[in-house]
Amino acid sequence: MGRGKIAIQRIDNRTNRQVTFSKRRSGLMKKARELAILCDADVGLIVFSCTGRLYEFTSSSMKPIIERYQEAREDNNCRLLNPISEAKFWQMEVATLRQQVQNLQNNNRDLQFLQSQIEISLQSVRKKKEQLLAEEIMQLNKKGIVLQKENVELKKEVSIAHQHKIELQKLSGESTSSGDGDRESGSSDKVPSRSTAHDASEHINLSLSIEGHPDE
Amino acid sequence: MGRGKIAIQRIDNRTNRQVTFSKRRSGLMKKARELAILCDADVGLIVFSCTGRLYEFTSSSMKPIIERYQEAREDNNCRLLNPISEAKFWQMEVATLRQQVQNLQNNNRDLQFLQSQIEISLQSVRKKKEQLLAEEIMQLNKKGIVLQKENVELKKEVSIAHQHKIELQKLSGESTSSGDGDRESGSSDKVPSRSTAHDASEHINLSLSIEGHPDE
DNA sequence: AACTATTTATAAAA
DNA sequence: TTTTTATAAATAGTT
Repeated sequence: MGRGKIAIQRIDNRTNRQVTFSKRRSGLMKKARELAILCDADVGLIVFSCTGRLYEFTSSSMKPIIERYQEAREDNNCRLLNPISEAKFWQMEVATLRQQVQNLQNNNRDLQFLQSQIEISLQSVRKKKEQLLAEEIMQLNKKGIVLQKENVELKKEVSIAHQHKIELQKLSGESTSSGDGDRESGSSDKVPSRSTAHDASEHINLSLSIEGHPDE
Repeated sequence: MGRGKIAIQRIDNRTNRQVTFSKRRSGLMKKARELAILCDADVGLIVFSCTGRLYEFTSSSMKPIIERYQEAREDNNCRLLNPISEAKFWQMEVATLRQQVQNLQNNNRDLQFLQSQIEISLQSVRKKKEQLLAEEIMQLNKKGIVLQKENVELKKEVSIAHQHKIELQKLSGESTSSGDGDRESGSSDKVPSRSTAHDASEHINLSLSIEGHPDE
């Protein structure tokens, strides 16, 4: 296809060869592209000129095509120990470690979240418990107050009984022994000295101090 | 070049596409070979048909061409340096990431230790608090018992006073109204019906149930 | 790089 | 499929 036919063999003339390379290279690329488009094919074309220059065409991307090629040809076995595969090895190692870092960071985050959750739930449990204890103390204080009231009533009865005795002694006109009277008054004095309303207020203060969480 | 011109776009007709693929593929291969021979170039051509079939042409051997290509294209990303220093770069990256992993693992371990420490100290604080509350309850129970004892003593005094009155009435020889006697006995019956030793034991039971941590 | 005579590739038909 | 054939496209040699 040209002014004359040429034999398919290396072109000796340097300039001529260079020109032909340029022309045929672009023609090849064009045809590669047309094949890919017309026939929905995946094409990869690599050309190194005799001077070492690289020219390439790909319908998609060269890397996947090469990988697909190697997979299809199943010759991706004995590639260890060349200079490129060493770099690849370390690259893989980096990817693995990056994943590990990611996982550990997630783990850390989860642990911290768990910790805060523990503290929150512990606080609610603690509050419930304190409430229950406060109620117990309240109950006990109430019972104390009831008992004190009873004491007060009993004291009244004692003094009423005492009064009765005096009145009866007056009515009988008889003078009773002062020793008996002293014993009675001594016993009645002893009663108010023990439990009074003061004790009840003391208990209430205690239960309040507990509600304030002085220890936590 | 043919009976008619065609637009460069995917051929819809399946058969037509297949035929064109076959023809153009062989044409492309031929031209690739001619370029390699005429111009002393190194050519690699990979073609995957849309059905997944692999066709290839190489002027020499595909593996060296691919390796030469990858070297020339700086592999995938950053090989602006020589292949040895790229390996060194990734090695450094690995060292950095290893350190990061180490740090994160330490952090994790410390966090877990801290968590257990928190739980331990919380438990001791909780025990101390429970002890204090138990003491409070004990104190309240003691006070209740003291009050009950007082009640008992007061009741005794009341009954003694009552007896005194009866004795005095006997001594005076005077017959008192039965109504008075009934009133006194009624008041003395009322006292023991309220607080007894039974209440005290109830309080002790309460404090015991708190020490058993029923809520945690 | 542009031209063009000629070869080559190939679309459509068989 | 492959072959045929009319025609489009590529390109060797020229300028």
